[in-house]
Amino acid sequence: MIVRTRYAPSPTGSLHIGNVRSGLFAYLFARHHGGVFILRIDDTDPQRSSKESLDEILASLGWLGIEWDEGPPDPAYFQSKRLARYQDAVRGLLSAGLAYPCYCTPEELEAKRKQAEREKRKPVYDGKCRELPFDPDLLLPQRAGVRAYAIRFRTPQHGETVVEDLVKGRAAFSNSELDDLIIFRSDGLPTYNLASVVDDIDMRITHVVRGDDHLPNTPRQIRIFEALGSKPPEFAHLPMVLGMDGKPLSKRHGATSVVAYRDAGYFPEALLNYLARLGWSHGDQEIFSKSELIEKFDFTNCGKSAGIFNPEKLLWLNFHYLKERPLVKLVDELKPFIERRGYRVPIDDGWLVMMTATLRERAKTLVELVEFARFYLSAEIEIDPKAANKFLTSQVLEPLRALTEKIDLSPSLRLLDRLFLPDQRTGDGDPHDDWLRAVEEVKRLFGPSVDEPKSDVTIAEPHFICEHMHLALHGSGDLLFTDLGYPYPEYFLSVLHHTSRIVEKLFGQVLARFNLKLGQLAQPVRVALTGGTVSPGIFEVIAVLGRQRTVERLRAAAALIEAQNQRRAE
RNA sequence: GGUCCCAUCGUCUAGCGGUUAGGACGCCGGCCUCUCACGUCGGUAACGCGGGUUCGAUUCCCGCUGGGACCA
Repeated sequence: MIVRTRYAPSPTGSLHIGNVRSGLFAYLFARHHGGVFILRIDDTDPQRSSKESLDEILASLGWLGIEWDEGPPDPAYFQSKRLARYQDAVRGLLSAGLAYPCYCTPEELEAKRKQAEREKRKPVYDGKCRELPFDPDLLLPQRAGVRAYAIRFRTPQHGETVVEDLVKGRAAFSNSELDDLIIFRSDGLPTYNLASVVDDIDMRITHVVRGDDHLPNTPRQIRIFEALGSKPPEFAHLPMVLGMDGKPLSKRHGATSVVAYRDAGYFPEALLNYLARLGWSHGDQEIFSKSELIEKFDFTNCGKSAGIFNPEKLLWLNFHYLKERPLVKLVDELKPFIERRGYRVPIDDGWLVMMTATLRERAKTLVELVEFARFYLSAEIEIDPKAANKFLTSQVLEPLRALTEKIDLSPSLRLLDRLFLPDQRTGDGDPHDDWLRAVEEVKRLFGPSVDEPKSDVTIAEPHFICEHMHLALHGSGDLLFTDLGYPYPEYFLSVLHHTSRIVEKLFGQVLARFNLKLGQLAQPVRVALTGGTVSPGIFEVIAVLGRQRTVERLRAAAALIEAQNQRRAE
């Protein structure tokens, strides 16, 4: 027997994460068994269903990678398109005497229920219309108001109905507790219980996987399955997902929709992993790829109790996937977020790779990453006055100037500006001359060992940067991207690493001359370049920022200090 | 109110009669260090209560309590 599961969301709002988890589990179970996963749109309520909502559901599932084998856009998987089928089923039940019309008005039923409550009786349907004779060929209600009756299902009055649930185990319901539920409403629409069962039969669903809020309906549905001459499927009722306050997840809990997490810069892998681990486990393992989930998923390892959605842990998982992500892929995914934040996306992907490399262990989401990147991405920076006050002092003015000179005159940094920041004004002259001078500089800074490049170059060798510069220069951008086989993030990481080392040497010279410790210069430089006291390593920041902007910002900081001095002098 | 479901650190969970009750997130502290992070090492913290069953219960059974769902 081929496993067939379904997920049947209503297009009446955003697809939220508690809801989609049921879909995920149904999907995983089907895939695990090499079965078929069906998406069905439960849009019986035309008032509340919307196209936007449907689109969002499809987009959410697509983003998460929960692909369906049968479902939209095929109209056969929209309940609103299946009304005739539900009517047939009801007619069949009527003529078999398994259902009957009920003429009680909602007001009447409401009154009875209230009275029952007052008298401390069970507020179940009293079966008033149950034994009324009726014409089995009577017309079904067509639309509101025309026919003032509904159709009820005749539930057996004795015995018990047992649900053997794959997650919850055995639950027995005595039939006397199950009243005759309405399967077709007076407005001409089937109720959930009827439509769902008819669909499950037609779609040959073998395993009904859904939230445990449906468990109390299950015995009645089993009866409907039987009445329609069908063997009930297996059931797996999953516990609910609750918000941090222990209440069922709702809009009140802030971001709950799948798209909200997408837009907040989360990865689908993280959300999928998190959702799977909420209510299911595989020993002590926390990290699961989708294929691993498919391989390992089963209902016996599902918990029975409701789970509280923990945003912190999701964030941690997202961070995990952020760290693991191939840099080139990460950069591609980052671009829309850069744009949305209002920055121009830099031309050079290599530069973006370097930038991202310095930031990615400091951000937990793509949105956060872009937030941290603002001093790289915007032309102007805002200097935090408190930081300036503490670190941009007159004592550092001279060292700052010395460093500015060194950086400004560094041929290596000049060359790198030309290579990676083509949209900046990066000086005139023959690039080849720049390269020759850069090689000279690297030799000077790192010693003669650079004269002996080995054939099996490791990226840790200082002279490697010379080779890369050489390659980059002679082949222009094209050579790098084709000959080295772009994407080639290792190349850019190597450039970043070696440029940082050059900057470190320049720093070292200034520190020695002024007899300073690194921290005494690093913090002021950090404030000058980033506007604050928190950033990636200062050498890396300079390497990524490039010579031009570094020098500009250092000079601006020096000017700021001078202005302060002047004010003090007056 | 009736019926049904559920119950291990704050949270997600492992456990399936005998464990110093394990892991993960978070939190706290040490190390690393140019800041912040990353990393790393260590720490804090749980079997809801009461009866049984058993030589022995977190584990099995029954109550209670407390959550939740459905019924309108």
